[in-house]
Amino acid sequence: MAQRKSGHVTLLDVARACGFSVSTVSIVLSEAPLSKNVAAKTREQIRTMARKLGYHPDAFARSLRSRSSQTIGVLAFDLSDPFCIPVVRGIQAGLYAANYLPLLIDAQTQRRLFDSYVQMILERRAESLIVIASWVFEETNLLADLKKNHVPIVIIGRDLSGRGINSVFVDNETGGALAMRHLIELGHRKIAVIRGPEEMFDSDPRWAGIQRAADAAGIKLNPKLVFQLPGLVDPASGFEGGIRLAKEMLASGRPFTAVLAFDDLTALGVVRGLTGVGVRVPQDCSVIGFDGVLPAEVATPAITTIRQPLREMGMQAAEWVMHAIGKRGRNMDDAPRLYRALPELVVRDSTSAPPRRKRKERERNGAEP
Amino acid sequence: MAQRKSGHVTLLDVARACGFSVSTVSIVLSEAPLSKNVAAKTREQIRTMARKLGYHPDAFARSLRSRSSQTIGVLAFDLSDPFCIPVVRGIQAGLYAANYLPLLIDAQTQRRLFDSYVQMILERRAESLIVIASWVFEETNLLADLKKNHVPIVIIGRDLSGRGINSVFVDNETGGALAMRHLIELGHRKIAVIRGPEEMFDSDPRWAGIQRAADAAGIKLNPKLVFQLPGLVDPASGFEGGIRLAKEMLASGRPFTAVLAFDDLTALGVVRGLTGVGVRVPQDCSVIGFDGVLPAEVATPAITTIRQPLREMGMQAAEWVMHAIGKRGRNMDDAPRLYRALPELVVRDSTSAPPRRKRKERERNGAEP
DNA sequence: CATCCCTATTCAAACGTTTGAATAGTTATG
DNA sequence: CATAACTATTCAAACGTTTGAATAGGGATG
Repeated sequence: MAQRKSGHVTLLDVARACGFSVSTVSIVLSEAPLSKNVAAKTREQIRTMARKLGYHPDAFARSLRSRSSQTIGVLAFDLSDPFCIPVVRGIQAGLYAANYLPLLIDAQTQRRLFDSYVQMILERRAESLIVIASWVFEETNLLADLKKNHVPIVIIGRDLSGRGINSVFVDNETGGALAMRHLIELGHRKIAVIRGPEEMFDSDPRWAGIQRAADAAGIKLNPKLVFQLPGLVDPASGFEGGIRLAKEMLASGRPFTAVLAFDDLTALGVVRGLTGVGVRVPQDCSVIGFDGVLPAEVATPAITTIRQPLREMGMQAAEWVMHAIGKRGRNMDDAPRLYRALPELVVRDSTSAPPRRKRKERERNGAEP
Repeated sequence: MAQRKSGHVTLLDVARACGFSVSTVSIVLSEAPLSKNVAAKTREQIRTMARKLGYHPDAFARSLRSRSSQTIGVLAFDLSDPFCIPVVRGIQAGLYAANYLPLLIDAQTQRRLFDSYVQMILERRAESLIVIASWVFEETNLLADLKKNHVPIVIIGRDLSGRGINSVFVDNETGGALAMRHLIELGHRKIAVIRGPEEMFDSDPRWAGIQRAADAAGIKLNPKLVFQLPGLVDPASGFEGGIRLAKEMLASGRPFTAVLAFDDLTALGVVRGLTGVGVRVPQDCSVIGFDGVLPAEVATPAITTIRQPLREMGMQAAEWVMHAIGKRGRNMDDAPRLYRALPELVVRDSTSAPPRRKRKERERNGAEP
């Protein structure tokens, strides 16, 4: 029972303790095909001893020998974005069955960290990489090193299929249209829109969908009522932006009965901004968000939103990487796949029919600073 | 340039490509002490070739040989609890400097998963384990196997120092007292309290603090105004519970001017429940939460709360494990450490002075179903 | 009785690194 | 000129596992 140099119990320890060779012990404990040739009594003996000593196979040695790490790198650009967790859950669910473990890393919106973590993930021989990129993720050396080492990659949250990368993302255009159509169907005509920051790749298609739905209903959006979030890296900055832009809307003096916000946090900011000067949501003004994250659900009034099927997106990505690993090496260079997830309208309490017209505008102007 | 069996570039590849031995290449690339003996020209040559081929050292082989994984297991009982992220950030910050990587795992509130992930973490030879346990974490085989393999452990969110485990947790008693004192100082006397679920270890000390502060001010809490959350495992269940209990409070007919909720999500539920029947927060009734999570911050009105220094708690845990690893093996069994973090009152918009008395009660009764 | 198959177990090589010891070659010291 | 000390590089063993091939003892088949 001499204390081994490393604190860990090894095959050799178990072998010595029960008088068999390392090979036999390995065969039994890893349930290799050969283990059917091992006497039942021996098997039992070995298993018991392993349990008694607290043996756990060394994943390093095992991976080294078998050339498979059973690991998928999952690199989130910002884990504090509520967006990420359901995605991660989906990935985890997809991997668990196959006995793969996600190596989950949070880049904390820092490019420097992002790059150095990609290195680490490569060093740990992840067999594939899933990137969750709600924010910027500009061309980096990423591709080069990953391809050189034959690591398949999937990105969630952005369409990079044009650059040969498998991509999973929500259909932002449909989502934008869904939101706009909902407001129109409630009877709104004067609708303020807050577009996303320029650096965010969801912004443009979402805006396109909004315009499409407005056009289809024969409604002209007043450009003076279209605002734009600044591009800060903090995901909570949408909230601050929403507050500020709500005030700008009111100050502009142009009448509106609804606000279509870029995302849920922005919508919550708008609610705060409007409420602060006595404009009630939804009685005086409707507000709709996008994403379907927790804070929008538990606020009062609950925020009507466009929900992304985040979990499904994660599972899709997991399925792809498992598939890519399955056919190691061979024709990995076929056309990149792309999965455009369908968003869904979730009607809650922050939207309703617009107030009767004249009265509304009078109130609004009265509330102005 | 023959394609190697494993898709990865190895030291041997680099060595062959530039005509030196594996040893030399290793010495240069890992910047071993001996590398000062290697000719500058050789060094440059090797580095260039390594970069060109996209070489990354194999962490498995390296860890196997050097008996150190540079990895700390971080096992979160439920990553979707907003509680976790700042803690994880703190841990990450504490580890990054020492070049350690957290192996972050989400047990998704499932005991089965929890146990099997502990195994995985052991197999991956994490040098230490940090458990983030906002919910139950009852005695498991955990201790046994971890101790057998000499893996130091820290738990965040619960005091288990009694069982010999290093523990980091918030001072719930002080927090509860802080919340109660705030309400009392605003002038509230009739205060409803929602206690946490029995299975949650924060519940009792928080309640003790609440009572202490009430006693100190000579205020008697009406037992009929003390409620208890049921013990579901879903962290969002606090929200549903808050809604339900708010209704019960109103239905009871007993007057109250403030609600001290177990946590932020519960507080948000209470706000929803009160608002639904026309009771305004904070004009008619104040509400205070606990934790300081994002949803409480972005709701309108913003929820007054007791904030836990989550990031600091994570950093403290990281510091301890780095220290424990530093003195490997030797006297690891000294007394378990314990860090009781101090919470902080954050005054926002959901609390204010109580309404004038008689009128309030009349309104309340009028609003009753 | 030589051959073949079956069962139960072990040998030994390999995975990619690191590192103490070894090998040369060069230059300085006694 | 023998020894020492340095520089520049390589050898070879080890980390803990897996696995194809080998061993050895039977029994059945030809």
